[in-house]
Amino acid sequence: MRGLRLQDVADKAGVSVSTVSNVVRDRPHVSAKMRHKVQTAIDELGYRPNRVARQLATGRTGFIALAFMQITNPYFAELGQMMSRVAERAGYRVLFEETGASLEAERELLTDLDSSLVDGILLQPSAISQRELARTRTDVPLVLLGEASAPLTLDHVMIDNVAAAREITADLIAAGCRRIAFVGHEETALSETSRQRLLGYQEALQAAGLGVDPARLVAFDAAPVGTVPSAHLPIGRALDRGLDADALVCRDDLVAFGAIRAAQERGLRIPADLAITGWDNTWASALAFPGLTTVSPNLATLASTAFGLLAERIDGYAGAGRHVVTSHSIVRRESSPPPAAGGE
Amino acid sequence: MRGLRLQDVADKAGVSVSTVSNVVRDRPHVSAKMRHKVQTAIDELGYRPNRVARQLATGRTGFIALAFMQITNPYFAELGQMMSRVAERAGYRVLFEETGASLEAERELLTDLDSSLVDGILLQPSAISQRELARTRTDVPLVLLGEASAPLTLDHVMIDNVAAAREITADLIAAGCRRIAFVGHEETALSETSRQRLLGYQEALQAAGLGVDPARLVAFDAAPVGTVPSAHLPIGRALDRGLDADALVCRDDLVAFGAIRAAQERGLRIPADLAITGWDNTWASALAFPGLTTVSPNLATLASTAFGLLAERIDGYAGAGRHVVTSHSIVRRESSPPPAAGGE
DNA sequence: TTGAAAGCGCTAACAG
DNA sequence: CTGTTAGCGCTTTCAA
Repeated sequence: MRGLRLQDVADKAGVSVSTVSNVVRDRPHVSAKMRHKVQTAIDELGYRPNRVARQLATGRTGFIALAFMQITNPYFAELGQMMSRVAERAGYRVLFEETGASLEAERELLTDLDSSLVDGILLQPSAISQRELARTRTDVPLVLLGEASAPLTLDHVMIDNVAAAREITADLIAAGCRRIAFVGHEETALSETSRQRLLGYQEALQAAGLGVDPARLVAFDAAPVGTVPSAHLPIGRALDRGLDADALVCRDDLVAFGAIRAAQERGLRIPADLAITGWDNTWASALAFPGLTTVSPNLATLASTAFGLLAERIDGYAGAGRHVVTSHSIVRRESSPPPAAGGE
Repeated sequence: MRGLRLQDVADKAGVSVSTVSNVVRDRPHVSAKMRHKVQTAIDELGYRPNRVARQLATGRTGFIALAFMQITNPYFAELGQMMSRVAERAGYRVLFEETGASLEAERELLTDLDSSLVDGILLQPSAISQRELARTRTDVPLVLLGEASAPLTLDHVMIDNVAAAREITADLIAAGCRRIAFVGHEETALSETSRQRLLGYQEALQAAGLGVDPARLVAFDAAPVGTVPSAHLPIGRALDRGLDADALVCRDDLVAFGAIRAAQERGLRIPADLAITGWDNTWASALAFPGLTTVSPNLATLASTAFGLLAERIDGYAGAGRHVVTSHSIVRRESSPPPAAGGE
């Protein structure tokens, strides 16, 4: 089977390699007779085209890279799954690339991966600066995902984090919560993601005439990459120190799971004693008890939009960066009180 | 930057392409002087080798495929992460391939992917039969993962599912549980995985002189691929129908999470009223409340063993199939009573 | 419509 | 130790 070339098929069928090539690629201008003769030879020999040789000849690999912090975060697993499906329909394969949120890994990705290995890159940056991104060689098409601020020159797809944070916080207020804390933003280096979500949280409080109490901001640094997340420990400590809150707006679902655990360990009823919300709507938020109220990005739209932009770049589009905001919704489950519940 | 060839570097440095090639690949027998001259040219030009051309010339891609049901299952995400790290150290990249547990996808993988795209395949089969696997063309090196029975001709890495199931069940018995149910095996088509875990469960019960009551087997079909798992619904129904059990040995962690939710919805205390165990020890089992007692495969060993076997095959080993059993342990958390607890 | 031949960029014999 | 050259298997003009 190995080493079966276009030439072998051509010999067997008594035609030229280019005719066989045309048949293999299903191109027009091949007579039905030829096509049949060649197809027979292909079938009998069990010929399969060598993708690498084709890649070298065409200059395209049919691969795109999808780079993010880590695959064990269910949000990225779901994003990756969705992206693979979208890409597959267009004949692309997706290569997952973990950066571990490290600056070097993100840099390396942009320089090292260009080497004709992929036709384009989808990157959800977490460490690299906007300036460095802007300066990056435009060698290989690049589309950015997520809320990190992106240079105007690059394509970028995100959801409106500020609005979503505002909405989910407003929901809690409408349900009667008055002492709402924000949980899970970074302690040492605030990420752009956390910044935007904090902003929306603050806006919602102010719009309701509620003060923003710094004592209700529970920051901590996430567990090291590859480690089991353990958000329940710092949250537990905050509760033990007497955090004065009737609701927790968590930075993401993983933090929210930790919050649920910390609350339950302390015998707090959710949402009666403490409402909890998350962010991402991954599978686990439906399976948690109580079910987690959370921000749900429209992953299908996000993935197809991002892939679409990248495909256009690959096909030669060279215009200015396009910044697209895709939709989200709030999924209400049992971890937050129903809006109809009224005041305290 | 694009279209910068070995020849360009050679011209600039005033040497031949093969010398440049030798420098790029860091091969011996190049004088320090030459090396320096060439390296300077490489740096000034910003040359990067074209991986695809190298692939065509060497016949190796540096890719291996890792194929499994679905990436959103945290076990596979963690396995994939671990495998990527192991492979990276050996200079390989891992291509994730979702089969969705479909027979066609697994077949396609073995025929379609061989086309010089990857140097080898790691497959955790779920639908394809042992006979079909045995008959598969040995075109591209293949190593099987998981407990599906594998043909003797192929390499295979797994943990001892029967023993692990026996151990975790015996643990529950030692802690005083007497009415232990098994939860989450398939209703319509029992998988080999479930079969082995059921077997170990049964053996432990019999070894303790406890009868095996068919009424304590709670089977149901998993949610369709890509859907939110909802094991809590069928488990809830079983509880409502009066399932007579003081412990649930769950097929895997996802089922266990559903069991926790179903139990908590009904006000059952875990483990006092109902002990629950899982399988996989994914990150979520530490974050659940109560923390989940679960079987923990040694993922690092599993990944490096499987990769090692595959690398040997890629490097030409052509001997008989090797079947390796890697270690596991039981991680005890709060969802099961401590062994010291004694009788009821 | 079909065929011949020149690359795609790199590696690896072999010669010098 | 360095250079020359013939592939790797496919695509793609360009002639026929």
